[in-house]
Amino acid sequence: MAIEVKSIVEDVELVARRRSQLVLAAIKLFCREGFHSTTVKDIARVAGVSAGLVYQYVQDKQDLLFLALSHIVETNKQEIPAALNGVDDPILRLRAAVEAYARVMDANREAVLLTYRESKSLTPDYKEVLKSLEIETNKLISTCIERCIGAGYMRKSKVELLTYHLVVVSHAWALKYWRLRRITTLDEYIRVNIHSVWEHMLTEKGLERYQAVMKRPSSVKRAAARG
Amino acid sequence: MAIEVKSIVEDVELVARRRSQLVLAAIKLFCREGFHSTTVKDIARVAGVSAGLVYQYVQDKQDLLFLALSHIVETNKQEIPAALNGVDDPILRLRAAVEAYARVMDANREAVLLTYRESKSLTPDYKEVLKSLEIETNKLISTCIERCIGAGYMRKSKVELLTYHLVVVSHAWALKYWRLRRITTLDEYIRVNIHSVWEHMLTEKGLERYQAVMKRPSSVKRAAARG
DNA sequence: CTGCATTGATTGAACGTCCATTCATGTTAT
DNA sequence: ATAACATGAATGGACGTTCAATCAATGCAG
Repeated sequence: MAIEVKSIVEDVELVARRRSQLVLAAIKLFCREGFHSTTVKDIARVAGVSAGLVYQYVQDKQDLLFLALSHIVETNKQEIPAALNGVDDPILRLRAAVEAYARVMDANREAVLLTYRESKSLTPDYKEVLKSLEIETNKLISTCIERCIGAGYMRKSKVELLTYHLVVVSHAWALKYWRLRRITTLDEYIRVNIHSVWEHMLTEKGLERYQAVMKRPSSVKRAAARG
Repeated sequence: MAIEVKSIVEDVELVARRRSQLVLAAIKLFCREGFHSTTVKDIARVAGVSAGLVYQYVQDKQDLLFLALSHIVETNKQEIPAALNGVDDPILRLRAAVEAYARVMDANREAVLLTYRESKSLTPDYKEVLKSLEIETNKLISTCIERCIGAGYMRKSKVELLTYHLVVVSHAWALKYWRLRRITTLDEYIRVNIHSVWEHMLTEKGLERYQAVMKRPSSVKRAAARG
């Protein structure tokens, strides 16, 4: 995986700081205007630096897109584990994981849209990196599903396929927000469209366990944050 | 809705023919290269006309994008009703509708990707038209769901919400094809990820009816075509 | 402590390319 | 001959990228 964005400046800390400025500006503008309509000068201006400086920290405009998209995916990936802290029961963990995932997607709706819109504009190398990142993030949910199956709470099935089902329905909340917000709320959406997807895979044993364990009300809500 | 793409040439038939050439070329190129990386000259060349001629039939490059995207959505919309011909039972109709929808998305995967990628590049007016078209297409499925509820086969629920669930999971087959094709087939995907979404909304009466009526094997397959 | 030199970061004007759009001109059908 | 259709070279503006010049910080000699 020797895919690294090259920079002329050596100082590691400075590179990190500058890139952070640039990436935050880039995400803001790419979300608003799209990749192609955003100029490098715009990004530089919003980041508070000169146009020329950008090219000390990335090789070209594409690098900025890659840094922006991976920042988004990486951030999402880091939000999930926090929601699982202290949740031991397999079913509750799965529940917490998919709920956290959905809430992170809601908190970053613009960013979700951006990844769907602009991934295509990346070079194949960068695209592969992002795909790997997505698969890794999905593993956070897959693992929860596997534990449910292992405990006999859930019927055996293709775990990654079920995971993708959950993931894309969460994405859809962001992708179709323009319409969904007219007909439902996030809470209802999570209940009706997301939880139902895995709940109906529960075994009888799982269902009993679920109902028992759900009597203690979940404290896992509003655990989403901006990236 | 007085939103019409303007053309200098008057002859209605000629406009239709030329635009058809242009739109087919545009879709091909937009899918391959994206909207911004495709030049008007490219489109003209693939359509077999000169660059200047394009501007006799549309006002600018954006018009081509709008024509391309609406052609895609319009075509999809027309594929579904064909699959419903001669299917009377409400449950079988719904089943046929979602299956047809999914197969049309599969047959036009590139086009689905294109609409998600480039809708943002449209002017607000055009965006609204496309959104209306999407909602109209969804009604084809909504209507089937309503009939199932009306017949007591399906539990009452927010119909448009269920419809969106079915629609976005079908879109997801195209959007995530790069990964899904490694872990499943279209047939399995339809069975596991799409039908399951509405099947578990069936009432007991609906379930009985479903099982009874499914003994005669469905002939609705491979009804998908290119747009 | 001070003046000078070196290094690396930063600037922004300038460059060159690309591309949507136009228009003077050519062609065809009636 | 005229009007409608078609061509493709020319235009003009936009934007990614470069680079000569400037600035700041650090080191070093006297």
